[in-house]
Amino acid sequence: MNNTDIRQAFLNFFQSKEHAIVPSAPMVVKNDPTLMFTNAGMNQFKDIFLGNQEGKFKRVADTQKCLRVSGKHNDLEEVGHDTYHHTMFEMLGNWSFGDYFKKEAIAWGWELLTGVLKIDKNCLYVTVFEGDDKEGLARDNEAIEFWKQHLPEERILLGSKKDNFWEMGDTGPCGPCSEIHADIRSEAEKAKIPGRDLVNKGDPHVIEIWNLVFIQYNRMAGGQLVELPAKHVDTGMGFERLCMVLQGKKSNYDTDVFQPIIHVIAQKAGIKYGDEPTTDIAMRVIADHLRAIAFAIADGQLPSNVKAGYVIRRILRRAVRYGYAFLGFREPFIHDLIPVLIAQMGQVFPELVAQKDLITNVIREEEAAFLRTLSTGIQRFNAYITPPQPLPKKGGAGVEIAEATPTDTLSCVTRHVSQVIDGSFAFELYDTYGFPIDLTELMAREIGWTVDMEGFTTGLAAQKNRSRQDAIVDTSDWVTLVEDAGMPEFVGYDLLQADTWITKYRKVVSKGEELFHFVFAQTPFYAESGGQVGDKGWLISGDEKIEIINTIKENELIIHLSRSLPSVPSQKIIARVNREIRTNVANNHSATHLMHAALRKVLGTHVEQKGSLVDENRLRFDFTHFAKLSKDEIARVETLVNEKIRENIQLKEARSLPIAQAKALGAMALFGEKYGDHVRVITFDPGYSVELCGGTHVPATGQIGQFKIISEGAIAAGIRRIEAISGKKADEYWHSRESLLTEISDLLKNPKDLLKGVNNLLNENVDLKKQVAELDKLKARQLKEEFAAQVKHYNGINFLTAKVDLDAETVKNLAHELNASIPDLFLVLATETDGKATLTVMLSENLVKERKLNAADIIRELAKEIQGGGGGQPHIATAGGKNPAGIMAALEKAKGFVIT
RNA sequence: GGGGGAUUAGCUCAGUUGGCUAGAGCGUUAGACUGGCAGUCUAAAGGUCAGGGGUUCGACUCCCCUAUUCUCCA
Repeated sequence: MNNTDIRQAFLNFFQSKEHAIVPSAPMVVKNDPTLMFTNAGMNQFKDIFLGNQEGKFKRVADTQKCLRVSGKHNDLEEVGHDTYHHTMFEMLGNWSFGDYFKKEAIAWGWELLTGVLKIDKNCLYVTVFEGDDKEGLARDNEAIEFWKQHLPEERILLGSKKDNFWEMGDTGPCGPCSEIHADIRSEAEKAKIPGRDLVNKGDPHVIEIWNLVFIQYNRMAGGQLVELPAKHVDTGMGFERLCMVLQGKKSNYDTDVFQPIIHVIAQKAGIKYGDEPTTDIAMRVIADHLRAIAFAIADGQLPSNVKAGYVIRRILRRAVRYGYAFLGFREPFIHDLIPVLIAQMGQVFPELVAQKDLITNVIREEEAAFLRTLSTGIQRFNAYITPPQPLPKKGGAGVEIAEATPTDTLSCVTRHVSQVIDGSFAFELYDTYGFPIDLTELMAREIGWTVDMEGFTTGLAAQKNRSRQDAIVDTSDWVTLVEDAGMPEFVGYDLLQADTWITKYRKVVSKGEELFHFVFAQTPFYAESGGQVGDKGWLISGDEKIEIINTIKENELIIHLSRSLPSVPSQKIIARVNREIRTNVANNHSATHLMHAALRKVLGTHVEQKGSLVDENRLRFDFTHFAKLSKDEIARVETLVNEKIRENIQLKEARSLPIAQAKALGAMALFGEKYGDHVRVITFDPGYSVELCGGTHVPATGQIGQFKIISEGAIAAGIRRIEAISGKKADEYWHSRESLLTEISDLLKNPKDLLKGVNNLLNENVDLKKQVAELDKLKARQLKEEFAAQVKHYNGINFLTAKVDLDAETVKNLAHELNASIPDLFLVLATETDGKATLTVMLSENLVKERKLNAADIIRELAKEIQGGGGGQPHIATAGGKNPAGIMAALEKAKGFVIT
């Protein structure tokens, strides 16, 4: 059976058991502060388990794209070294929401594996929760009884709370679970050690393939468990592992899920898979990571240097690193694997096909960027291991002593003998320059050096500690004022003010700042989402008016942020949104829709939204497009948007439209966005802009006033960013441009043709510059002649002192020019500005060499006369002082250095 | 969100306890050589040293702030 058939068999089986087959949720999670990526099949049903939401179906099954790289399940550094862990994997799952329970879950699980997929019953073991005295939980005898109907008792094993009791978090729904394990060892091995002794012992060939969770308790904040009225089933089966078992392989990577990819990698590297453990690991790492990165990008998560984007970047870099270190790749290579990945998975996951170009370009660009980072690191590494060259003679006495001192020689030798890369240097390479520590080790080993790993680890620990200290957020428990309030109702599409009450609140302390989170029974406040910022406004409780500084979402819960708490939290309140801010935000949001449509009209329908930020000042829009927008294209977009504004198109809002109907209207949906069955559709002219959107909009486009693009640029390969303004901000923009123009025109005495006026000015300027340069030359010649006449000759030295009235830069230039025209020059120039005196001493090179004169020494002596200090180089030095009266004395004193 | 680094000519980058009239390579322009092209040689133009403030006789260099960007951690 190939992998496509296996996946389909699972879905068909549960469909036959009256399950609704739902699509995979995006891998990238939004609106859940505890989670960056989907890490289990149940994530998209979290609100149902938490009781926040009713499920639409009682029975559901799907295959879910999952990514496990951060947080509790952090396998990243292990992936590739073993044969069954992955970053990105598919989780096959079936769910019952208050419908069937243990009996059916167990029976169907067994029927699918042994009846439909024909796995040898004798290879399978199951585990059951053994109970826990501390929790007062009994053994899951129910499950045992059901299992006994399918397999002999000696293959039903008991497991501890750690392995067989599943909890979502510190609080919330939980319950015992039953795992199905498969023993895929050879008959000879099975004869030596019975499989039951290896279950949950880390043997790569006796592995868990399916976990059936029976959710029957709710863990309260105090730690006690309460029986749930509605019991649920939540199962998850690792698709790649199932393929391994069914295809009779010993490694997930030997299945047809990975082999085609590994084959291409091996071909490109010119190394056979199976030749050597290190190169095998590298190929597995690349094959695994390729999938994770490609799916993440398809779901709209681009590599970046923060948060989820940074996790993706790190995965990609790990793949590049392995390819670089073990397979000899020196050029971007991962993006070349996209076609084979698409051939593999494109049919099941059409988002890969649709975004092929973007995925390829983004990966290529990231690879190239990282290879540059590596080459910088290699340079720094080489500079570090190369002993410093002996210093050329500097003229100081210190050098001679150093050359003769045995200790110095010794230290030089020590450095070579010790051959240790300092831990702090290795950490600096890693931390500041992004150079991976394992590459530092590898390169050190190649030249017979070692790395002080202890020092490196110390540095890393200190860094982690700093970050952790900073990120500490102390969240208190919710204080519930109204029990069973359910989800708050959002009324902000129609109202900006509502009479309501606080259902619960809590205190959150972060970095010494104390904030309060409120949940209202109903609220006009829009919570930050879909790129639109959260509403600001006020909570009015009796005589108190408390400022709401932001509104955010946790999953579907709308939370209002404030710096203080009303004195009587339980009384009725008025929730009032700041109207002015909301209006500006709505202007920008509707303008974004108009611009999105305009971009597709002007540039083509390949334009897809990749990110959006809308606040009261501006709008920012990232979209797919492969070239810089020309001035003309920008102008056309602006013109089109402004035309649509003037048409004053009425907003058509459909609050709850079946998604199929919305798509039929041509509504633009985003990859990586999770939509329910019913969606909100925002239309400005059915023939122009139809989008799925939860944000707040203008009643008619005329309110936007006007629209202006402020900047356009690239943010990643194939992604452009536009920033624009609308309404009042656009007014302000044009006003400032106009006043600039008026000022320029005023400066030029309001010429008839301003452009011509500026051109004339520029041409005139060029001519005048030429004339000035000529005059300067002439003046310099005259000045030099003048000074030459004043030169006094002592002992073969041309001695010249003068007080001049010039700025510092000109004095320096004059000194250099005189030096160039008068040989054997000893020059002292003095100036006086703002009650301060400045001296400059210039000596010809040959005077410095032959007569051992030093301008820096001389100037220090002269500076005493003007009560100041200074210094410089042997041939030119400057000094400043606060006593201009001493200038003449200083010039007189200079003679003393020539007449000896 | 926190730490570290970077920002110098159109591009890629040097600039070593603060003092060399800020340099190199590529590119640009002009001239010469060549029958033409490719090219070679010579010369020139091109810099608010990211922006602002401070310390100093003197700041590309040291300190502070801001912006942009890279990188590590959370």
